[in-house]
Amino acid sequence: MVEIPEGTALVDVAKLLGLKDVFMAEVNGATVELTYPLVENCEVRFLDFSHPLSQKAFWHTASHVMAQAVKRLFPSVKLGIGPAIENGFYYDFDYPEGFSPEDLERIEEEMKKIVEADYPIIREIKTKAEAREILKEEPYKLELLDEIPDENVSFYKQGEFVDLCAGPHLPSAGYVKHFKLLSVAGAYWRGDEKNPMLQRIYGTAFPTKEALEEYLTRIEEAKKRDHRRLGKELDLFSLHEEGPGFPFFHPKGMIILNELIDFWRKEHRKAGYKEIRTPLILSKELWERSGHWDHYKENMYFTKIDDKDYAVKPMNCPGAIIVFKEGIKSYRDLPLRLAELGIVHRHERSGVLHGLMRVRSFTQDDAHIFCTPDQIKSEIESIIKLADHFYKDIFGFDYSVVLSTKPEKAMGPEEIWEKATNALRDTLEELSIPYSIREGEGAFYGPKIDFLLKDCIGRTWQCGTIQLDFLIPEKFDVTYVGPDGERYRPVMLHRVIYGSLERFFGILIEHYAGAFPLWLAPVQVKILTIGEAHIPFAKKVFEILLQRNYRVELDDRSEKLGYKIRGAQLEKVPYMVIIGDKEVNEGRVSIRERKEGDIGSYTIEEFLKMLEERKNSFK
RNA sequence: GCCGGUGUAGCUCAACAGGUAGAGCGGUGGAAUCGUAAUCCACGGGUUGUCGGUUCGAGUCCGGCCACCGGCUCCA
Repeated sequence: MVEIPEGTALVDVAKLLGLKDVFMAEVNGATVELTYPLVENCEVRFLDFSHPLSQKAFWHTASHVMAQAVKRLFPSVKLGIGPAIENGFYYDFDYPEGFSPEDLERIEEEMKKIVEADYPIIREIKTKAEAREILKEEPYKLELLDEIPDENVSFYKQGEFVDLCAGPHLPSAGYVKHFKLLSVAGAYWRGDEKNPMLQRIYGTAFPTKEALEEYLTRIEEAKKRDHRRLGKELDLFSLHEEGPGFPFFHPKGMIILNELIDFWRKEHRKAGYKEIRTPLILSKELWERSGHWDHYKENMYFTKIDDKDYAVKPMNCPGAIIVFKEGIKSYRDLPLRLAELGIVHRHERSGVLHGLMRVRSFTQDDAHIFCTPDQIKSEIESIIKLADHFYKDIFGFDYSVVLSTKPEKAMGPEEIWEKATNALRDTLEELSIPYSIREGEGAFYGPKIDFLLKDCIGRTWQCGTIQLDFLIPEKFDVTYVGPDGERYRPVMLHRVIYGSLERFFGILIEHYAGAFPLWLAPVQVKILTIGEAHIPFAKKVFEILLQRNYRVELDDRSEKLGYKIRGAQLEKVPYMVIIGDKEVNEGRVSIRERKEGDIGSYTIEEFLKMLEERKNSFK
């Protein structure tokens, strides 16, 4: 209990209490800015930078400081929006000339002056009429203003700079001492490509120099585990001008892909799936019938065979339907789970390609589950469990779940969509899985549950998805015979776990920073000899490991041990076997583990056991 | 597709302000036979992304195209 005169600004209260690292506060449970005055008998909780609200206010204020600097240097710019985002902020400016990297430096210099001046940040409430007058030179702000329902709006003012803004903010510009502008990029006004393109400047800021530097080095570290860089360094795959968006997989990359596939097949067999394979190219009529022609043709590649039109498949579903329709299916056959490692091609716009994460040709670990309506929930549940087993147990990913609803260019009636969406939502609720909703992001034939994984710099990528489809079975008149001998319409679930093997591989490279667990490592064991005399024994060990089906290499070059170790270490080989006089004499092997270093000497049997256990642990 | 940036040897990067490309690593050959992250010496290797323009002369300046990078839009 502290007694402080009523009306003292919270920022001064914090000062009196000797609190630093304070940016926002909660007064009687409600979050407020530090400029708020103390009211009678209140309970105040100050929020330090670790609190998301503090960060938000901090970065938001930083964005205003930047906007002020930009306005000073480039008076002709029109302001867009300038929010706090994850790890920083941006501000959009209409400035057709575009900002150069040198401009960013100048803007940073100007920002320093603003921070130095430590302008107090003052919140002012204006009527809409007043606001319109203030913003008469800011067309984008006026557009935003028109959409605010309230009669009064808030402005934030620092020095000569005023911005329409809901806040919250820090008490003054001087808080934002340690900042860095990171990049410029084009961004459509309100995210719509029909609108003009604005110039977006990204930046970040922290309360201390150390925190800023730590963040910047973290970005640098993350870049080192970028899958494109590691893919090249570790000789896993390559990308070429000759086929933009069509990756080439090298022998070492293929080992990993094949391990992923082997594992996938085993798990799916256990989960009651049957595997099929359908053609890459199918007639155009098929795609017209499925709805892809109407809803997806911009993404498809077409070709002609003997004057007839064909399409390269962008999805595997029509193929699976054709297989299902072979012969009459009984209710006893359901749920029928047809899995397919299907290679699909999709035309992606040139600017969106991104290593293995976003390509034009990829392998989906697809499956189409044909079931009765009352089997939907249990099927979805088992897919979710299977996905969770892959992500969490095997690879150790954190992931988030999103429910995507009916898009604008959807086919089929509203009721069907509602029914399907409810089925997905109910299952998520019943399993009490936390999820968010993305309105209008569903597939054109049905709503979906998506599983999102993060790459090394925090971008999220959709991997798994479960899509509930009442429509395509209808289009193809798919039926099964019920217990009563009548024909019924099955429901179809489209689902993937890895999503795309290419993308999943990319994410795995970053997740493991290239140091793959033993079961995936392209080279699992490398045998290093010390001198020429040790080669015969090394070859024996090599042969034993090879016979046990390990991916083993022998480095018998006449190089120093340190040199060979360094090489193997850079290749991120999980185990090195070192063979010198001691090992040859004792008939044992000395083991160096990738992370642990020298772990001592073992008999070959002991080492094999160690490998076996490690392999089976997926670690 | 749009905005901005980048493109020199296999990789990482040099080449002042236009004056006909250079280093380290890797590779190859040789010497050294060595105990837990780089032994030494030698040798190869580039139509400077591509097409065109300016110029006596272009890696360097200008333009078109391609690819890549960061975003936007769009999606596994």
